[in-house]
Amino acid sequence: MAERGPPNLPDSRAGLSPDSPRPRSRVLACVNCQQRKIKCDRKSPCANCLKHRFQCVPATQTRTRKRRFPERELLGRLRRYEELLRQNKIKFDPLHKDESSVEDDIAESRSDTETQEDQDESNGPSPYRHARSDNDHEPKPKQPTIINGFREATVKFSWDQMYASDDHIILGSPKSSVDLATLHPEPVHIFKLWQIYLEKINPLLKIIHAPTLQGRIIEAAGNTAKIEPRLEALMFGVYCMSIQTVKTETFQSMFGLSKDDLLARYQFGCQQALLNCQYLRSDNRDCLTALCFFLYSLQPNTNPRSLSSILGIALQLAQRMGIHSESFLANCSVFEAEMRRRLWWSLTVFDARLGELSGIKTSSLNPTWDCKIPMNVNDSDLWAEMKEPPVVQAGATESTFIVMRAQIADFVRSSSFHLEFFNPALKKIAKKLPNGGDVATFEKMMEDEFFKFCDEENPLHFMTIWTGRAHFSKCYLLEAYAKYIDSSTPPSQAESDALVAQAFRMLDSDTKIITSPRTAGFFWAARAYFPFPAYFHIIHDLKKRPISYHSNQAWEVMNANYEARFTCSEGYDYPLFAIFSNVILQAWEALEEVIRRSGEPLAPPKIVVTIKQRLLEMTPNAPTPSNEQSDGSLDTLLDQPPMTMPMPMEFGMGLGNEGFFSGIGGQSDFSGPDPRLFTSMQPPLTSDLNHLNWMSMFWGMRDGRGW
DNA sequence: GTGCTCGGACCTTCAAGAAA
DNA sequence: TTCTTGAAGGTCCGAGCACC
Repeated sequence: MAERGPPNLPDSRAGLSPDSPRPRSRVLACVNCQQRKIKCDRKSPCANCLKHRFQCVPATQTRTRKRRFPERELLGRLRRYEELLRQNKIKFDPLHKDESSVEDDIAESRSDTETQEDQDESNGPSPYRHARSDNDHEPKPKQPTIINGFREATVKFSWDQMYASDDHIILGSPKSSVDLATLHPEPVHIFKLWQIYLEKINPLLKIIHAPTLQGRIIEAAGNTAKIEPRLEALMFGVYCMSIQTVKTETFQSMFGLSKDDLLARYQFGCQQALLNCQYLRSDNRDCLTALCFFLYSLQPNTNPRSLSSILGIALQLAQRMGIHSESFLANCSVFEAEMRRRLWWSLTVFDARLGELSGIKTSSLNPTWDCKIPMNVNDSDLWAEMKEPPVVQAGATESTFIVMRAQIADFVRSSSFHLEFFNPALKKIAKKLPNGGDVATFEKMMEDEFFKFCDEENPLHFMTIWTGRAHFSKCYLLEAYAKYIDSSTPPSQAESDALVAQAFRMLDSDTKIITSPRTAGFFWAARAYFPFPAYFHIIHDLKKRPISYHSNQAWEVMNANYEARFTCSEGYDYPLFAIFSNVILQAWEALEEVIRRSGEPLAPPKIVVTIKQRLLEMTPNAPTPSNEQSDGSLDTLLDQPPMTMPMPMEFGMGLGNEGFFSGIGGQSDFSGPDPRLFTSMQPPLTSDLNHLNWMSMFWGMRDGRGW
């Protein structure tokens, strides 16, 4: 072989004097050149990709260096193999003589097996390895015995034999005529989608271990005909998730097909791959993660109630695997337990969100389980063979966002204001929160111990800080509603002002996230949280006090948020947009009425002008029930009292009952143009919380097609 | 002749242990 | 704390092959 010249690296030692500042990171050969094993000039795009008109995907250093194989693990492995030889009555010269405790050895060998298998998995399957049992990762009993293990395995095996194929009961039958390999994108697009996943999805979910999965994907991309089913399901899941984050207008040029077509193809692929790995009976984390991706990808185009039902199945699968329980997780390897915790928190937070969207009064976000909060560590601190948990970091890490999210969710699931709405009986078993679950105390703790380490210049940290603060504001509002819901004493003026300030902050935080170029990549997540509680609180306050010292600020804050959210929307759901708009217009009319009496001139704020304009544009063509019941004109629409407007059942159901905000900040002392609005919304409160249902729908309103 | 694949030599990086 | 070692990971040359 010819002598190789100096490596063509920008940070090549040859080109650096000892005093030269060390470059921050190596520029790696692009994915395409790496794969083809050819020289890459490391430009973007590189000469090879330019020449062949490939999409040049820069490689990232996400693979972490493996620890050296410690000797004790080698001995452990040897012990295991000796045990296997003994079990099979094969003569050999043992290194480990006479085992004193068979059970100890079995336990150890099981642990070693798990480690080894995890390692195998992290190394990536050579194109196709035997489909391993779905119970690979199943936590083992703490004191396993051969008999117990055998019985368990036998029973499971028997069930599997009796009911060979029943996975079609939810996702339909597998289509044997479809070759899944043909549904995969070109390798270069696989890497592009993976890159998008790493940049835009992974930081906010962290339910896969990127360094591990990257190796597996690179290997699988080379031969899509022979991908192990669970990895295949994961890969399709990654495609589905990544596609959602690409703007429709740029999609065609990037992938050559329409976004909808490609999404449908990959969702179908994911569905088929899930069927291939028997997802309903599988206890495998990859399989559950793929199902989770599949469900996330359905969210923008699926009725939340339908999605919530299917997510219920995923949660049931998760609980069967024991990923919600620390006693189960104690039997997993450190790595596996941590990945399972991340997955569980992701599922519960997703479930809670869908619950809000669909008005379901049960939530998996409750104190009945004890899964710990994910550790604040980087992915490089985790590896499959690790025996000891990593050191949890005090500062910001790659997991900052998911840890923040889990911290808040953990607080909420034990807080009385949350349980009051969802299941007051669970208050008895909720853990005691600092200072009685006071939101302000919790927020201060999070600011001191968490946010102060974040740097707003960093997109993930920016997202963490402002998502966190928006959630705190929502907690303040909920806390107040819980406090005053049965109280005959309304909140004081100061308390009312403080609540309005929280609503402002919630909208401000949301506006920051939506408009900041730093978080543009995270828009897919931000759009799922329309800050309706804030809008509704502000509007209610404006109806009561059309002219107050903060009314100008209220319109400004709403203007800014409305503009941020609706100028970047790809479409509107007409009935829900109409309802939202109507509520805004009612508040405006209240102010208009007061000003008109004083004879002063009044120019409508931009949000009002835009809404009227939009409604006018949408009404003639809108295929909604309103067209069937009215002439569809804007005047007719706006003349209708909001609660007589055609609307989905969920909206109607609480409105004839009780209004969520009744009882807060005084009674019906406002003088809006249409008293029917708030008279229908403000009957006296009772202890019946059904009125929360419709509020929970508003809670979930979001822009875009699904709100 | 051109272009592609991929084995494997060579190079860089960095964890881990030894030495100071 | 610094130095040394050596394994893991990254680069890309060039042999071998297919195709026109």
